[in-house]
Amino acid sequence: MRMSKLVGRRIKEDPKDSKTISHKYLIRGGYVRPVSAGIYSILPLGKLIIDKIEQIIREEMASIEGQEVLLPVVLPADLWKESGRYESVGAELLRFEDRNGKAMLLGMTHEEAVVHLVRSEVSSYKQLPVMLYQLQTKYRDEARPRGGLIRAREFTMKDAYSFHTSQECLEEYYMDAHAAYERIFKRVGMNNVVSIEADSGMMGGKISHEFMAISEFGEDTIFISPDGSYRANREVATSSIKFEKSEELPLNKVHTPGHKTIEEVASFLNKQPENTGKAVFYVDGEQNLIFAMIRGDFEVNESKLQKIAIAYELNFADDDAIRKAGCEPGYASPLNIDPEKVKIIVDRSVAESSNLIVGANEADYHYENFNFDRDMPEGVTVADIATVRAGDPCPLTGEPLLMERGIEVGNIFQLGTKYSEAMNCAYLDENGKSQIMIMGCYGIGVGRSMASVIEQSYDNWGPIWPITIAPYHVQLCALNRNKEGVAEAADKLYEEFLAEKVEVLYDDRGEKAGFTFNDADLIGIPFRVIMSPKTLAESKVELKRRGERDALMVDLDQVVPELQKLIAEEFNKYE
RNA sequence: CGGAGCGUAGCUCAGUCUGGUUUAGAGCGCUGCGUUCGGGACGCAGAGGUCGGAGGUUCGAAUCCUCUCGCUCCGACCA
Repeated sequence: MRMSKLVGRRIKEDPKDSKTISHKYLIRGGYVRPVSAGIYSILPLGKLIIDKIEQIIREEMASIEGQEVLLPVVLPADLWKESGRYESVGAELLRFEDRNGKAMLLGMTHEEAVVHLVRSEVSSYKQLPVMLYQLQTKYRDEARPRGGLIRAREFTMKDAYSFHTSQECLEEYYMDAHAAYERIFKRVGMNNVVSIEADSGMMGGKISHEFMAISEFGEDTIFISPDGSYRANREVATSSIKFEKSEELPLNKVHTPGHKTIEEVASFLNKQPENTGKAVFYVDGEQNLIFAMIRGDFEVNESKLQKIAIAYELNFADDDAIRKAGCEPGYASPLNIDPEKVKIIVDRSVAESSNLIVGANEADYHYENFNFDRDMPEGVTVADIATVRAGDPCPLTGEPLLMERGIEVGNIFQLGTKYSEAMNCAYLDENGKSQIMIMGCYGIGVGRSMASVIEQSYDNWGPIWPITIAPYHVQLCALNRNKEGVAEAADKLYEEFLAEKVEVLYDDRGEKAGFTFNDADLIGIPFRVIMSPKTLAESKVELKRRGERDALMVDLDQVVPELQKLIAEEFNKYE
């Protein structure tokens, strides 16, 4: 490709308001352009990278016997009503009507569509297991897109769905898919991706893993043990923290005028936050009040609480709702509370500690020496609803947990029969008996992966693309092309590259050296060949790697074979 | 969906508070000519704008008021 014709200009200044490295460089390098909030056009350089990522994914899906399909983007609402998700998924599902007034939607994930296909095409155990996947545009009407391609509304996703006759078969395949994912991220050039235990959210099912590209701009918080054996999303992470009981002291009501927060009460009574119990009120989707009780030095983990409370939705309760249940905001207490009116869930940090300071359910009063076993009314649930903190002991090793940020680039789920049962996706077994299929699903964000590679591979001048997904392998720069036969020699070398099928981007614009090099850095191609009157006088060219300052002088007639060798070596690093 | 900010040339922005020397500007980018030529050169000449949109106030609105649309950031949410 000749750069004089390449669409997608490089931009000298950072786009305003962009925070993440990948967002800046994807815009500045001419890879993508914003069209609307969270909606992007992919330009030629970006498309080449995307295609290469997709090709790697296709090869690895083939290695686990995936069959590529293409399901519709626009789906009838009826299909999603079958699974129940038309109602259960929120506003991020874009719903609309067609000209006949029929309810339609834009697919944000394709369990329903693939089940629709499989239930009519697959009817025998002999056809199972089977996996179908696609690379397709998804649309999610995100409340707040951010970070360029890291959270877009329209994006390309590889989504795969497997169907099995048994849980064992699913689990075995799940491990194969997990291994394929590790190969994909390695080959794509993300050098720091970890798979972690995750919450399955709206997808349903029990076991799921997220593949996290470690990055300071990641939206998720994850906890990892120092030896790497334990890795979990904050939403589900647990710790083996121990609580100590001491001799129970008598309950004592104290006057605490105006002191509502944990910090205020603790310092007023000369105690630490860990000597207090904190009450947090939530309402679920049906406006039922939930009273969560946790030790003052912990935060409630809403993902855990949501699961334990079996609530579709959780919001902080307002003061009116709290008063209606007979509680005093700021001084709420597990004592004197009616378990009939409120669902009480107590974290084990409270149940296993002694002599805590808790509210008295009366303005300006607290109790000292609350002891769960002695003082708590009947009918409460004790569970782990705490958010793990950096340094808390790992549940496996007991070592202090490390906290990292990560970008979720992939996600795999053991779905079970959630969709196949609701949508009657069945097959006949050996005995001619109808059985429900067991499903798994496996996603990768393609554009997000491209952005994540930049987050892990860049310098002050631009991205440094791994050879496996670089838009081209070689950039040929001709300096002073109007002098001493440079243009002719560079054109000739370019033709040689093309003839030898070397992927080359040819800067034939005749710009000044600085301009040329800065553009080349923003394009981030792994190898750079520089030709100028100086090098041509010796029948040589300069050969440089992106990100390195030192150049190698190579004879003009040796450039092509030398580069072919270097490119092959470079590819080997990613196998 | 809450909070904050911003919409003026392709991009980054000044001008808005205090309406009138502004005939709407600068830098970068773009076109032409010339000089330069190894890490974003320079001169000259150009093209490019309904100042996000609608309504209002006024002799006069990019500037003041009302409504509206869009974008960004923080939070909530998020397979």
